[in-house]
Amino acid sequence: MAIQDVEQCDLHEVHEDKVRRLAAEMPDEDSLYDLAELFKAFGDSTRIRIMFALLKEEICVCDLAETLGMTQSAVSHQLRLLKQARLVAGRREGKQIIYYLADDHVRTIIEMGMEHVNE
Amino acid sequence: MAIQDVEQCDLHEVHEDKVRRLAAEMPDEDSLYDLAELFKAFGDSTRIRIMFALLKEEICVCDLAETLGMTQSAVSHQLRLLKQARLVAGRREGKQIIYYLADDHVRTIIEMGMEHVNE
DNA sequence: TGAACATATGAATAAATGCTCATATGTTAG
DNA sequence: CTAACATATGAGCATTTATTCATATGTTCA
Repeated sequence: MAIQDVEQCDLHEVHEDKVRRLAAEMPDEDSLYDLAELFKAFGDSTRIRIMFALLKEEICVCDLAETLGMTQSAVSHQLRLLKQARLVAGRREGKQIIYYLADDHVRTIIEMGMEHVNE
Repeated sequence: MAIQDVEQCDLHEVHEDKVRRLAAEMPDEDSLYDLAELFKAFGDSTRIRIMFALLKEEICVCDLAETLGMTQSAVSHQLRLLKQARLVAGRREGKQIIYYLADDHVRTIIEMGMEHVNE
């Protein structure tokens, strides 16, 4: 029985070839971090609700707060995070700022998620 | 100038038609909560790394820990969350438990995320 | 310019989260 | 059965995070 076939898993006898191969195939830390940060933006129901609303139409902060039944401040804080993740953007129109989705991937990502959840 | 055209947004003069329409179109709270919970699973770089590894091949906990340079306990805790989200599953093989992806959506969701991040 | 409105933001707080450490559970070999 | 191994899990701790409250910034209109 060759060493690499040993079905043992302590720190000295791991399946070394497999581990080395997998470790080599992992994307760089930065990409993985960015990816996790992106999904973090989707990982809160307030932000999901904001993105859902924006999937339908663009809207000002105040109407968004009213739609979601939340304070203007809470919505504004979350919009900032979504903006940092480059998922939404806003343009000023007079006193208001109209927010809209900044990325087509939002729709796809949410749809994939919905499919999983509705299984 | 009709009332619904007023560009004012305080609590008494919101764009009521728009708000009502959007509020009516929102999915139920449970779906939104589940969706956020799903994305929360993707919103951590340890779990992303686990899923990346599992995209390549199934693997036991110990090799996974070695691949990621983490303790067995930390990996095991995260696997539990991924299992609860029905994203991974494990089968026992002797003393080991081999984990694998439980859902095809994982690949799609991660790919969409990567596209967004690499823009 | 000043008042009213719309949004943004800093500080504070409560809750959620990820990891570690110790230990429990479950499996196999002797 | 017992020892060794593989994994799971509870408690504790440090960090992150979502909301609130107060207030600052920026715009419009009179």
